Amino acid sequence: MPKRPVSNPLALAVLSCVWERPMYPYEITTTLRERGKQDSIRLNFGSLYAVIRSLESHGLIRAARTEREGNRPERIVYEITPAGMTEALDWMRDLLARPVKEYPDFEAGLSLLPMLSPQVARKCLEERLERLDAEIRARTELEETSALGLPELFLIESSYRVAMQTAERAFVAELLDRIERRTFGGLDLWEGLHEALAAGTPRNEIAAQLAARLGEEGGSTLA
Amino acid sequence: MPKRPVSNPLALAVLSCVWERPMYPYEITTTLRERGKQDSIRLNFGSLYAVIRSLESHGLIRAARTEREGNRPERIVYEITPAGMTEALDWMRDLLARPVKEYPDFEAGLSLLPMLSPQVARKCLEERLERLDAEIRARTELEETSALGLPELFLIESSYRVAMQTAERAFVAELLDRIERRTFGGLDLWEGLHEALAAGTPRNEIAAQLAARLGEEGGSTLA
DNA sequence: CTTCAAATACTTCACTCAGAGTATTCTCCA
DNA sequence: TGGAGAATACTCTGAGTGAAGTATTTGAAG
Repeated sequence: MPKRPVSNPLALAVLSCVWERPMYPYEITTTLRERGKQDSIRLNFGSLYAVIRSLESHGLIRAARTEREGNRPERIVYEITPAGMTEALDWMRDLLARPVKEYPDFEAGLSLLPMLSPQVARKCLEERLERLDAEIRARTELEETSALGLPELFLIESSYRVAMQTAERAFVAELLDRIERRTFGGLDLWEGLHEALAAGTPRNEIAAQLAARLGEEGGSTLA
Repeated sequence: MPKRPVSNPLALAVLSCVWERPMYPYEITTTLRERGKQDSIRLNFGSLYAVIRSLESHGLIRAARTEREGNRPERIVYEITPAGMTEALDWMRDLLARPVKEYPDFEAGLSLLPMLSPQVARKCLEERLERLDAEIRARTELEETSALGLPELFLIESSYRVAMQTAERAFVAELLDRIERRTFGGLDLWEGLHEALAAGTPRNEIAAQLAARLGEEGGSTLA
């Protein structure tokens, strides 16, 4: 996969702005913020100016003119180039058409779940459930009162976020339920592990027991 | 929120390894890979060595001893410190209990959806649907044949991934359906926009029309 | 009329990170 | 026995990234 010349999604947002009309960097920031893009695309000054430099050096945008207002720093107004338009369209198609592997924090946490005792894990998951509920509620209320009044087309990323949060909520709820009803595969082993740990059983003994219960492959799989 | 001394989740994975027993860096890599953690936690050498240096400088791990085998580079074997254990547990609780805002690529793409014409967008979303199906199918087949034979406890992060992919699939399918049946809010506007663009209507005129149809707030909201 | 916060418009810096590159040693097959 | 390739064990580099800092101007309150 031949990587993009500038890989930060913020660059695409910048391209989308200067496609509409030439803008200077700070104007791009405020435009993106007004439109709520900072909820979907990481936006901060450090990255913005780096990205603009990089876009320019790759010929995707170019300085159109400079302005000055009072004693403020000079503004450089950028415009999109034909190469920039091609790149932006191609990038958009890519983002929509190809799922890419991401690394959400929660997945990392789940993958190391055995580190925590079942009791502590349950407490944490219950807390997560509450927080997710609160977020979903806040978001849907906002959409219902429709303080924004925009057509769906301009709010679709927000619907996506809610859909994903709702799915995560369901996943966590089911997981908790399965632990409670003791139908979660490996629960005995998990509890045994932490009982041994609490009892001060030596690490290598625990690892050996675990390996035995897991079957053949030599490696201990504590976490 | 007082940030962690080392923020890369890879650091937590490293802590989980040296908690089990002292290890040297390369051994940590292979252990994590064996256990499939690289599917949930970004793992590469550049980060690994940086993270280990950082963990050491923050007193969360320390060099226990050095080894040498033949003419190979010397290995430094690291062990976890009490501070490291505290940090690891605290971090785990955090990961499980608190949802954090993430910035998936697809959300970025959706937030700039109006850039693409409805026809192109549909094509892309259809492609995504197919790819998602393929991924979900591959993953569930793998789980059914149970080539791994591990209890759920050690595969929970994979179930999570499937749950999220399935939810995304449903979202995309519904979106496509709504576009097809023309019940997607703003579809007329979206089509009109791209017809005007294709007809070569000047950018500022388009922006003005758009602003008019969107109501009061002055900013054009092309993308 | 003054002062103080907020907005404007960036710049700087220390850090992190991903990918590619390097160098040695082991293993296996012919 | 000789050479290809895999495995071992890192090092380097350049490109982000986020947080904080700088300097001016406008607006509102007192």
